[in-house]
Amino acid sequence: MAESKELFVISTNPTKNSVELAYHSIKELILSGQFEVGSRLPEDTIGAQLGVSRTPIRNALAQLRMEGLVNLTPNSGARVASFGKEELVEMAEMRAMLEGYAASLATSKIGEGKLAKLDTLCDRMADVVARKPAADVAEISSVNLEFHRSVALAAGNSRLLTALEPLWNVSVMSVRYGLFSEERRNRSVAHHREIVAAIRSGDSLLARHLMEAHILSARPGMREEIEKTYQQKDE
Amino acid sequence: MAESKELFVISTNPTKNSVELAYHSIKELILSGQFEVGSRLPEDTIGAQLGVSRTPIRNALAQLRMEGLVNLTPNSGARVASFGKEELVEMAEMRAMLEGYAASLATSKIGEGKLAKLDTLCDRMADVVARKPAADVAEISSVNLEFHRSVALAAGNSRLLTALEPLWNVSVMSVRYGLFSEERRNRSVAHHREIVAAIRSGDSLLARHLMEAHILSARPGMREEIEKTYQQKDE
DNA sequence: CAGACTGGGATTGGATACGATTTTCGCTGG
DNA sequence: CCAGCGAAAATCGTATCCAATCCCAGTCTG
Repeated sequence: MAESKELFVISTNPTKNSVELAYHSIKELILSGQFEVGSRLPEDTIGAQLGVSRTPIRNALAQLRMEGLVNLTPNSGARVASFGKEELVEMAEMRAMLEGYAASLATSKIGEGKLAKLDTLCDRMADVVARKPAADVAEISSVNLEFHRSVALAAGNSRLLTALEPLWNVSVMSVRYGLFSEERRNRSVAHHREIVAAIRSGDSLLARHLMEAHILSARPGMREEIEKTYQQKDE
Repeated sequence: MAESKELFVISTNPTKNSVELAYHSIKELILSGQFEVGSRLPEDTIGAQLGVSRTPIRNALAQLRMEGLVNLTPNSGARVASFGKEELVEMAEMRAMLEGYAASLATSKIGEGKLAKLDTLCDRMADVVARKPAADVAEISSVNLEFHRSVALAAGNSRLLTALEPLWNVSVMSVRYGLFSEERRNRSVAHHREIVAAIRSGDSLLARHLMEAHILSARPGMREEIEKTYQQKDE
């Protein structure tokens, strides 16, 4: 320990209050890998680094615990949660169900404005994927997540969002372990376009199954890739 | 304010710490209806009634907000959440998906011990339903919930539990608005028995669809019953 | 008389202080 | 050299204190 590592919080947080700040900052630091899996998260250290007291940190950690990003053992502190590959597969299956449901709900509730937004998100992702030099994994993951989040948002069911949020978080974390082939990335963009088309045409059943297939198709590859660099057991 | 209403917390909480105490107490008070829908939940009042300070109450309320039981508006306080019937139907559909998945997972993971426990839960519920005098709604709801929770537990997927917990809470709250017919209660017990049989026989697909049907079949009746005494709009 | 403004009271938001518990690390004895 | 033990350090749990915000009533003005 005794980390004097600088912490980089890139997001321009809409700092409403300290606990929101702490929540978003810690979440981002975990998701970006600056807090390694299993490492301790002492309240006052983080508080000092973020310039706030322990109180908001504590609340933020409690929130993150409920989202499954940290394990919180009494009187011992918070640690960044880790995940076994079995768990990751099961979470992908949950995502498939819930987001499929979201897609089917979205078909009847979405308006033209949000449809256009989905289109632009597809375009953006296509751009990022087509960019030859690097194809930054974090950027792809980010725009991909935004697409999925937008679909779920269009479903107009807040419970669905709160159920999906933890699953997305973990998916973002685990993406760092498995780089995806270019072919898979292109297929992903194509899937997104098909999903938007199904939603636009009002075909809720098709939208649902396309979304399910899209997410499940990412699962087995994930499984193999992760196996290499990752074996963890939590709790 | 100035409520000197006595609060009855029946559960013998395993009082590990104050925030757990506060969490379980407030949750139970909401679920049992002693805190009415929409009523305010001032931190220090509750803290005084529970014999703890504001700090644990704050944390408990934050937790309950994430579970959707209270709405928490900044600088204004917490109120017991309310639900529109549309929302309730959507939550039932989410439950159907997730618990169906849980049942299918449980088929391959469950052991004889837990199967026996499910049997006894079925028996207990049958007893309560068969008891002529009162057929206490709270008691039925409680043992019913315990059955569903046990199935989800047997799935061995902690994410599933955290996703389902908020849905169960709301279901418990809404059950107070619609008394169920005796015929429906008996059907419910029969469903449970069928589900256990399917799990025991290792038929995961059947278990899944039985569970889905069981939960969805409770949905439309809920819809009619609720309409009478309940119209709310939240946020 | 109606509408906008201001002041007080109540309630939450955040920080700090102190006690309790756990963890760690050095020490002693086998 | 290693295992067991004890004390100190680190960290968490809770209470209390002060500041910021919001709500509502009373008042003033057009």
